[in-house]
Amino acid sequence: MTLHIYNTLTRQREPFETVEERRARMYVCGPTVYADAHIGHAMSAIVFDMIRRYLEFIGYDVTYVTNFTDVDDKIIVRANETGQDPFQLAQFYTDKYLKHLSDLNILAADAYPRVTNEIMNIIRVIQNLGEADYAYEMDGSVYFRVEKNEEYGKLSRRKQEKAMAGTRVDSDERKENVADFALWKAAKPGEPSWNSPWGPGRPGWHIECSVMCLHHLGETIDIHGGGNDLIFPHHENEIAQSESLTSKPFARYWMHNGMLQLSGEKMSKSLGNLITIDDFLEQHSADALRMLIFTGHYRKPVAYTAESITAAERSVARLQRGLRAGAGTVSVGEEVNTLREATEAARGGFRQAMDDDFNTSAALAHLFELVRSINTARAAGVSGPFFQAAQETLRELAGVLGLSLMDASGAEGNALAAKAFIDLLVSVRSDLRQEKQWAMADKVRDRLAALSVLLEDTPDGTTWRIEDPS
RNA sequence: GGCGACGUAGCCAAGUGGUAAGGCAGGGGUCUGCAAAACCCUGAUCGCCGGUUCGAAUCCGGCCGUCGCCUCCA
Repeated sequence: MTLHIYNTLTRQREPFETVEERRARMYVCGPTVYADAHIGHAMSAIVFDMIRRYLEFIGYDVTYVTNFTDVDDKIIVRANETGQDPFQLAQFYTDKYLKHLSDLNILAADAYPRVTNEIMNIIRVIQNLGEADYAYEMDGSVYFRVEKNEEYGKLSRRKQEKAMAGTRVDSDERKENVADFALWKAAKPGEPSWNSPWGPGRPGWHIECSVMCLHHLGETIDIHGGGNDLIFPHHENEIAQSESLTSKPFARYWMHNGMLQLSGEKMSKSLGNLITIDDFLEQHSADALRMLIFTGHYRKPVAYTAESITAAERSVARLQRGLRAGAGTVSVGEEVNTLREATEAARGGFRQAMDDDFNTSAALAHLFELVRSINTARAAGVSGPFFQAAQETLRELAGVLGLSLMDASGAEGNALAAKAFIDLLVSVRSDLRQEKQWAMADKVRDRLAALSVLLEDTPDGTTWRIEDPS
């Protein structure tokens, strides 16, 4: 089976065929940097990171570009409110977002274009659209002439309706058609602006992505991604601009992730129901968020609740425990063969699931089955090359989903100031157990547990880990 | 109002014609000094109604409910 991808443009699952063989060009819409990003933004970044990782896993050379909108109404408004320079404000949140991407284990993009670095390209494209009669100027602003593009609406399946005129914020603008959207906005006093053939101004929102794609990835890209809230108007307008200009398909596959929901609604700044990435990472691991998202399908909404994130954390812990070392000496025999078969089955099943429009939920099911096989083998005393190969497969396939499976307790434990004291207590307790002083030994264990230090006695000694009580 | 998505066990969730993956939680066991971890066993006929079919969670129609877009938004 080959990879099939659901294409929003055709509303169908299609075999994945790139413009250039073995090479995939991806563009994913990034954030407007005017405030702290929330885990809804993170979901989109994580989903497309997974897609990128899988494409690389199956042999594609991926060129991945994601942008920053660093000049825009919201940034200007925010800067005015706080008395900051809008460029500094945007830079601050851009840097912060880049840090978040890294903290969330998202692979670096090949380019992170920003609007403010693309102004000349943007002006040139708008000029070209004007020459082709797709754009017109009005009081120093330039608008895209929607009527001129016959295919307008093909992505969102929306007819060119004028019915919504009354609800439009900009209905007082003297546009030819209310559906026309700004390519270039004339500067108002005090706003950041650049000189252009139409006077000082700045780019409209949609044109930047068209230009950046063209500039960094070419006239036809393979995958264009973003949240499904961008389908209209943003992506619809991108298509109109790009295809009017080049007469070529803009993107072969339009992919959209579902929304992360908090208390039954889309997490968003405007609704105020959000959890910032900062806040999330203080409480939970990046793996936990991935697990929560990949338990379902990327196109479906995900409900974020205390219960769902806790369940996700425990699921991650189960995968991690599959990586615990084998203690036995059995390296050949029936148990080993069973493990080998399970490893192959997991690898094949994982791939088949992912080939089906990135069915991460089914893919994860195969990882959990592999964990069970590893645990069974470990209990049977299996170790050696095939045991390691099974664990390596688990680690590799989890890695395709961007799950690090880092034993957080170990890493944290080593950095923990209390580590020496905990080790001491554990050591004392081991002595007590030697002398069968069960009451005292249990007291130590219970008291540590109350402090979120959980002990496990194994044949090889006692281990401990930090885990918040649920 | 227009366009679109969804409704599967206590919770999350996969599954697009042939009698329901996986995870979390729960119950019963094995192991353990006791626990923990691990392993084994244990649960749903798929929102409701009607239709197509030898056969439907899966196709069609209606109803109810939830969510998204139509304005900035990952």
